[in-house]
Amino acid sequence: MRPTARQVAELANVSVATVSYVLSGRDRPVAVGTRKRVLDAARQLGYTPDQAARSLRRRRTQRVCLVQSSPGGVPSEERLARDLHEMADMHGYSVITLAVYSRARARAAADVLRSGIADGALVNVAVDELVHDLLAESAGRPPMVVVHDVDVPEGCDVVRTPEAEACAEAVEHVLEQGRRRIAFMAQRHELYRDRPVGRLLGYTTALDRHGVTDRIIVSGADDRVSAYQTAAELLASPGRPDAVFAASDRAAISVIRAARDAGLRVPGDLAVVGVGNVGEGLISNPQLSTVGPLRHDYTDVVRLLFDRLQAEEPLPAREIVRPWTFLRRGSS
Amino acid sequence: MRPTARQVAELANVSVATVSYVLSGRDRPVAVGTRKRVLDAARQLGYTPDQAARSLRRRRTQRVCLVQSSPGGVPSEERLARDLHEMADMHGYSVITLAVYSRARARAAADVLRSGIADGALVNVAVDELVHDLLAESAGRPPMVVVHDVDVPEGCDVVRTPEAEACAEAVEHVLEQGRRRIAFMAQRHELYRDRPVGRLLGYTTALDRHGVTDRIIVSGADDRVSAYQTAAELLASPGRPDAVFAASDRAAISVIRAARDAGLRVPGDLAVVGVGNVGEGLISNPQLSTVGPLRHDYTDVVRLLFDRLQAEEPLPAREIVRPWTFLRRGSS
DNA sequence: ACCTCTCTGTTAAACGATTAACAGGACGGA
DNA sequence: TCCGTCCTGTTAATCGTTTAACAGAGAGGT
Repeated sequence: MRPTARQVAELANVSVATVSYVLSGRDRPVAVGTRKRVLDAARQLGYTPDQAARSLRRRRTQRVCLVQSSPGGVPSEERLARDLHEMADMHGYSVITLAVYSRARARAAADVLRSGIADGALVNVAVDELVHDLLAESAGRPPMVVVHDVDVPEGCDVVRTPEAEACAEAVEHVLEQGRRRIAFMAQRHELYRDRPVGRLLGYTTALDRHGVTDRIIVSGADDRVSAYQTAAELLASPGRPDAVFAASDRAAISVIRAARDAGLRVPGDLAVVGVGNVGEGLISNPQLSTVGPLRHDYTDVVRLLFDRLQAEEPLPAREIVRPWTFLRRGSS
Repeated sequence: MRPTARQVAELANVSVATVSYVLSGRDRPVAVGTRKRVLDAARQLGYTPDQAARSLRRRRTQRVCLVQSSPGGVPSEERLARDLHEMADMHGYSVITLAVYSRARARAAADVLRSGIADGALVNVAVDELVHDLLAESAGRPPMVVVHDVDVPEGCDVVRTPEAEACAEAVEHVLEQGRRRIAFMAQRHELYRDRPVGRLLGYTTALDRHGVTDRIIVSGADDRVSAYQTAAELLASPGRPDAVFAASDRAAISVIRAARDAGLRVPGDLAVVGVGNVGEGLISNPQLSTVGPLRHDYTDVVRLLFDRLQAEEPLPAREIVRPWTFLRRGSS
C-alpha cells in the first residue's frame, strides 16, 4: 500500500494537518524543527500526496489537456505539443493527450473534459464538425483555447490563422508565372466538406480571381508516401499539371521527388509550393517555396491557456491572430 | 458549478447511492422506472461523474501514462503513441504524456507516477540514466512496461530489442562490399555514454570483427536538417567516407540528399544505410537500405500493459523480444 | 400464520488530502 | 497582573463518489 499523510504524521509525531501544511507548499508557517521531522518522515516512507484526493479537495487537477486529431503528427503540431509540455513542466502541470479522429471520439472527449480530468484544454483540431462536437454544451468548463477558425463559447480563447489568404497569394504567384494547369493536393478532411475551407479555399479563391476554371484536386497530402504515389500518377497522366500546390510541406517534398524521378525539372517543368514552412524545406533540392506562419513557436498560444489557469477571476475572452505569409524559394 | 450526483438524486427523487448504481455501470440491479428517472435527470443537468472523486474512491484513475523522450517525435514512437491511444480509447482509458528529456525531469516524472496519476505506464525512453531514475524506488507501482534493455523491478514488464546485432549485420554487409571508410551518424544520447550502446555498439562490433580500426563517428541523426548539414560537411572533407550508417532513417535520407547534391552517386560512391524501416525509405531514390523491426505495430507491447491493468491479481513479470532485421535495398 | 427469499432502495462509512476555525503557550506592554 | 498578539499546532468538516450493510415490501412455500 502506498503511504498516506496519516502514516507520515504518526512517524513524525504530528497531525496530518501539519503534514499537509509542510508538504503542500502553502505559506502556512511551521516551526523549522517540526518541518524537518515531517520532511524526514516523508522521505523515509517515500510519501507523495495522492493526486486524486488532492484534486478532489482543491478542485484543481494540475493537469492540462491537449486535444489533437492524432497523437504525434505533423511537425507544426509537434511544436505545439512541445511548447505545451515545456510550459506545463514549468508550472508543475501534467499533460493529458486526447486523440480525436471521429465524431464519436469527439463526443467522448467532450465528456472526459466535462468530468474534470484537467483544468484546461488546448484544442488543435482542424475539422469543423469535431470542434463543434467538442465545444457543444461545454459552457466554458473547463476553459479552453481553440486553435481553429470557429465561434467559441464564453470562457474560451481562440487562435485564428488566416491560411486561406496566404495560400491564395501563393497560387496567384504561380498564376502570374503564366501557369494554368495548377493542381491542389488536399488533406483528407478538406475534401469532405460542403464548401472549400482553409488551404483549399485559398486555391479556389486564387483561381477564381484569375478566371481559371480548370481545377485539379487530388488527395494525398496527409502523409509522405501517399503524396509520392499520387504525384507520380498525376505527373504521368496526359493532362499533366505545370504546378502543384500541396497542402503540406512534407507532401510537397514528395511531389518534388516524384517529379525528379519522372525526369521533370523543378521549377522549369513543374512549380511546387507547400504549406507549413517546415525546416526540411530548406534542405530539399530545389528549396521549397511554401506558405506558412511567421512565427514557429506556440508560446503565445500556450500562454493564453496558462494565463487563464493562473487567473483568480474569470478572464475576458481573448483572440490571437497568427499571420501567415508566402515564402518564395527555389521550387517555383 | 458542475452538477453533482446529489443534485441528480434530488431531481430524480432517489438517493445518491441509486444514482451511482445506475451510472457507474456496475451490475447492481435497479428497477427500470427508477433507472429511467435517474438517466433523464442526469441528461437534463448534463451530469458527468467527477473523475477525482471517483478515482479517490475506486483507487483507479482510468488513465495510463506514456513516458517519452519528447512529445511526438520519430515515426516509430508515433506509432507506439497511436497504438496506445487506440487501445486506451477501446478500454475507456485516457492517456497522459510525460516528456522526459533530462535527469531532473526523470525524477519529477517518477514522483508524478508515484502520486497515482495513472494506473500504469508505458516507458519508451532510450537513455539508460533516465530509465534508471524513473524506475528507482518505484517498487512496481504503478505497473510499467519498459521498452528498453534494462533490468526492471518486480511488477514491471520489459520489451527488449536486439538492435545492436541487427545493426552489426548491416555494417558487415557494407564491409563485405569492400568498403572500409564507414562513418556512423549517431543520435545525441549515444555519444555521451561510457560504453557504446545500441546502434553504435552494432557499428563498433562489426568493425571489430573485421579488424577495421578506422572510426568516423559524427552526430546529427536526431533531426533531418542537422543530418543534412553534418553529411554535407562530412562528404566535402578530405578523407571522405565510402559508406554512412545513420542511426535513423530520416537522417539516412538526408545523407542521400546531401550526397546527390554533392554530385556523388549512391550507392556507387557512397553506400547509405539507415535504421527504423520507415515507409519513407521506399520513396527515396534510391530506396533506402535499413535496419528495423519485423513488425511495425506495438499492439503486443500495449497489450502487455492492459493485461496487467485488467488482471485481478498481480501478474508475473513478462518479457517480449522484438526481432530486428537488415533489409538491403538500393542505397547499399 | 410464519418463515425465507428476492428485489430494490437507503444509510452511512470510507477514500486521502486540504483548510477554516480553534486553542494553548509565550511574550510584551501597560 | 492582565490583556492582546503572535506563533505554531490540532480538530474536524469537507470535496463527490462508491459500496458494504441494512431494511422493508412482496412473493411463495409449508
